[in-house]
Amino acid sequence: MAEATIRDVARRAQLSVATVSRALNGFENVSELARERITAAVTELGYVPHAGARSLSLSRNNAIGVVLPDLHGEFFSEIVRGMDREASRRGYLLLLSNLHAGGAQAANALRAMRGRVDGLIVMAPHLGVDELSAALPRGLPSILINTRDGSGQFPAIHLDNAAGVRAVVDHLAALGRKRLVHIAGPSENIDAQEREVAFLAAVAAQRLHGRVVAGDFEMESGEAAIRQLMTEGARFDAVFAANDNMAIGALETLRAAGVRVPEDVAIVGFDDIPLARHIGITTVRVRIAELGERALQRLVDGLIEDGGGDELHAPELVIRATTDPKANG
Amino acid sequence: MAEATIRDVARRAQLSVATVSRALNGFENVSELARERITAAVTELGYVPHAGARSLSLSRNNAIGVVLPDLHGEFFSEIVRGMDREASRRGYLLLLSNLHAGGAQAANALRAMRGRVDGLIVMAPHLGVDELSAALPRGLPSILINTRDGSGQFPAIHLDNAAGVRAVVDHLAALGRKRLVHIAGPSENIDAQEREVAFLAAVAAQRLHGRVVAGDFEMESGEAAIRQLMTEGARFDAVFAANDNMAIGALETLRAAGVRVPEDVAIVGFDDIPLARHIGITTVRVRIAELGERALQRLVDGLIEDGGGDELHAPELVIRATTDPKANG
DNA sequence: ACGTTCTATGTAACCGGTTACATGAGCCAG
DNA sequence: CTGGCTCATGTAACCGGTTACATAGAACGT
Repeated sequence: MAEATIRDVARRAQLSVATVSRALNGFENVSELARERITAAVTELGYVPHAGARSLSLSRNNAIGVVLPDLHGEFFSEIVRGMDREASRRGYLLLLSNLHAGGAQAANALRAMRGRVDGLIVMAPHLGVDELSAALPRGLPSILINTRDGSGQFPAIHLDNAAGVRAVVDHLAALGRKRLVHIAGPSENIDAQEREVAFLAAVAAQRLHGRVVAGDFEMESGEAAIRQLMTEGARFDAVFAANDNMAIGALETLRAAGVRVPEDVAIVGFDDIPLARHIGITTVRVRIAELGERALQRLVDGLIEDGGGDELHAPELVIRATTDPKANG
Repeated sequence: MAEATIRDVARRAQLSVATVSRALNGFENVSELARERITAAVTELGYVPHAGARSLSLSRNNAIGVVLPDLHGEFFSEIVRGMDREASRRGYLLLLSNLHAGGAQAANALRAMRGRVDGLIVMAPHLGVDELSAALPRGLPSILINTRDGSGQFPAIHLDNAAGVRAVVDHLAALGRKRLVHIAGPSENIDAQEREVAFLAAVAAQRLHGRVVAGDFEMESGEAAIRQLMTEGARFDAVFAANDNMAIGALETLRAAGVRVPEDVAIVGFDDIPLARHIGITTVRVRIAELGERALQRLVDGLIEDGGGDELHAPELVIRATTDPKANG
């Protein structure tokens, strides 16, 4: 037995498909009698409308495509959660496609969205804007997240790394710290790049001494960075890691070496992962879920009035015990 | 300018839509000349096939619907990652729908999938099988994850909590531990329930002393549980927490009180979150991504040969420093 | 009584693909 | 030269909804 269609319902209710369609979509001009016969037929047949067919005839899918690169746990789940929250609020579904491979593979993934979704949220840090605009189906509204797009060709949302970094450096300067160390993230990561550049700029602006050491966003690289600095006998009174993981590694290594935090050395991270809160690390809170939420919001709103331009998503400094001895927990 | 359709391409290439369709789908019986004219027209018009229309006429979507409850970070991202990995391998997309609210809301979410996807992966711990089968569109292949379904009405995959717990208790017994404490998870959580029940059964089987204290999967509840036990002056030589978070809380609290781990008290968690590995906590590794991968696999394979029945996904004991003093880190 | 308006319903075209079947050209054997 | 075969191509129906337009019957005013 194949699935019941609207024509089956119409036949059973002894009405036309038009009337059935109108009844199911809550139009006014349907008699009470017809309505009853239709509801009866629907339940008897177990009829469920075919969303695909509906989309085709309405040219509207009530779905948003989400194209993400392979990204690590928390960021992924948080950004999707944010999108989902806003999507379900507005009655949209999310069509997910992870971009493992690059090149033609990526282009295909984007094309496969045509005719299934009303808009696209794309996060493709390793794709250039020219490649993107070549691969994106024409006329499919798209918004970019954390993707470099100087051209302003697409609406975009970025994390405002510079603002976050400035807040950190200003905070450290206000505490009287003079010699700052930045443990950078992986060099191919765009956020890591921006944080490093912003660090150097902010340090210069505050006329402090700044130094950058390499890291890779993993906890171990934070430990390694500190061990290296101590072996060198480097002097510093503050460490600003490009993410919380490395800040935790740095904290443990310093404490293990008998350095007092924050008295001798202040430590700041980035991201505000749950563990940072638990340990009490001063950090920059990135509301990732909000980023996703906002992207979906702008996209769906933009389906009506096309708003271009970039938007910066400001993070927020959270002061805890690794810079402020009075902070609790 | 509206989107180009296959008819536009046909007109431009001076051929019929049938020929264009055949050429685009790689049929043999298309002349070289036609093929060239079509490729030219396609690039000139920037034509991208309309996946929705294609699905309608093929009655095939190349998409799988994923319906999940609100679940916390790691579990969500891992399970989706696993599904996505397998999906993109097989050329499927994932249509995501989070089940925030229950009742009619949930039923609608399931219905909205009809005609968009070829199958459904459902994780709905708070929905009964009867509600589910009422809400699920008839004829849409579905597989259940971690959902109680005594009826065997749907194919299902469960995490084998009992096996994991038995491995833990056997391990502790082999180490000579006699008095075990289980810090349970939230009582409405099905995995937490199963772990608690299995703990009591395993302890009885090994003729050990077992006690259960309440927890809620958060780190703080692990700390609280231990504090309470110590206040009471309870005696125990092993703590088995229903997840790693609580195990970490327990570990910190015990160490802070000067109790030696593992010499005085052994500690075991569940899940194997990254932090557990870093700290060196003995735990039960749940390959969540594999669970998702397997669900998608079975679903897609089952689209051909309908295989019902339950499947248990076995976890694996990972022995680390909180039970074995010789284990490194 | 009649024309007008209103309302519920029906008919059929359309969304953008796929494909069964029809057609006509080219080729070869007899 | 003709019948039969192969093969590229075209025509039109179909997937399952929506909806512009047509229509019939009821209600209403004069």
